[in-house]
Amino acid sequence: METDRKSHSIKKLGDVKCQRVDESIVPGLEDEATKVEHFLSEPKTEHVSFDGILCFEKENLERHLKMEDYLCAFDYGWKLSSGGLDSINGQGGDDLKLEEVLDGLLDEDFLLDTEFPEKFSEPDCGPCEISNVCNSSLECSSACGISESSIATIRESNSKNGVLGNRVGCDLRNTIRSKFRSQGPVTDTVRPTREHMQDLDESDDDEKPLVSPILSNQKVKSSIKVTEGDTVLRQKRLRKPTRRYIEEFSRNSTTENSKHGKVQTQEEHPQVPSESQLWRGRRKKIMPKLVEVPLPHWNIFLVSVQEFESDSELSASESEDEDKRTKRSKTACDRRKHQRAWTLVEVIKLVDGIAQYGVGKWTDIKKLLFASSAYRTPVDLRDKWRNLLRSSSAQKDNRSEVVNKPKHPVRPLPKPVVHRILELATIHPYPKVHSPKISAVH
DNA sequence: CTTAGGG
DNA sequence: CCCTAAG
Repeated sequence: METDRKSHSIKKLGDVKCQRVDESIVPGLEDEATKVEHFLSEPKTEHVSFDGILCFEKENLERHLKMEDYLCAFDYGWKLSSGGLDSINGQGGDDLKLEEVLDGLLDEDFLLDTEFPEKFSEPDCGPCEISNVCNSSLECSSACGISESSIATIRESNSKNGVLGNRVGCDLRNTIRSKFRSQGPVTDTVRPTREHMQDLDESDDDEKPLVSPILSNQKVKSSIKVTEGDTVLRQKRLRKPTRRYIEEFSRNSTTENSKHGKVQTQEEHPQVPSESQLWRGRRKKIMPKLVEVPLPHWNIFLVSVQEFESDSELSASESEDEDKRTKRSKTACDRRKHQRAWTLVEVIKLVDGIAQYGVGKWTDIKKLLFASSAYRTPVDLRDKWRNLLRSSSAQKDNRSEVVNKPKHPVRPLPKPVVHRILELATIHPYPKVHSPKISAVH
């Protein structure tokens, strides 16, 4: 009995990304949920209670790692052999989409896997398994099967294991978790039905993120079901506007009035725009789509403010459905800006871009390689590069000197990537970042 | 507006 | 990531 379920689960975990969750595997869900939870959070003592599961945990982890390893290699090799990212971007459409999805897939793996970095360099993945994993992953990638099943699993895990949920790390996890908590005990029989899936797919279409649509969907659903707790939660998640914006805003609305060095009345300022508006305003500056004419700063600002006003009108209106919808999509777009973990693919893309265009051509790289990802401003790219340099050089140091990596479970980058980074670093020295460089100033 | 640099 | 100063 028990063993049956276990083996079933084992088998399933390997295929979880490629299968639609249906009735036949529901029995295994409980175990699996535990496992997923296990992946999501770092190993904890609580898991001892599931000692039966722990037995084959390693096995699964290895498998997991193998796939990841392969995917990295695959992605990397693929890009190289396809003539760099140029071709990818040039063709747009399919390739890009595939890349995005892959990106997402990697993202998950990247995030989920927290340790065992040494696995990376081990070439222990057998070809048969590889090709299997590869094919299925890719297939289901194009069919967006990843997000579906992953989401479904995560959902389940959350409704059952909500107890574990004070682990920080991924926005997605936190939000979903909290949402589920707010929905109360196990009474909700939320199961990944077709509707959910389609819903997710839809929102996945327009902006292709793996995270935000989930969040937004959760939000919508819970706001329908729960009316009280939701508002609280949502407000909790909203980020306060920055000082600058508030200042600008008050300057605009009150016609030159205040000079608060620090405006701390933000909390009750009725007109204080939420984070979403802030971001929209920001985005306008960065990638003006509607406004092509160069505008003075304050003018741009007025635009965003106006948008905000119309938005508030909307929320004031009674058609809650539509309001929620528009709001949802917009906030979903904007919210994700806040923190988005860099995926391996993105890193590689960035490195490639730098190799092509050189360090400092951030806008070029952004336009050409990150055109599809509205987040990732040129500044972000630069920041990331800065961090990459730092981390890669640090990694190099650690490799050569101290072999004990007891404290930092930080996922090191795949070898080839680090290599390229280091190469690029020596070619185009990023000003002021390279610390390990010996000051050869005599 | 874009980059660099600091927080 | 965010913010600001400087070309």
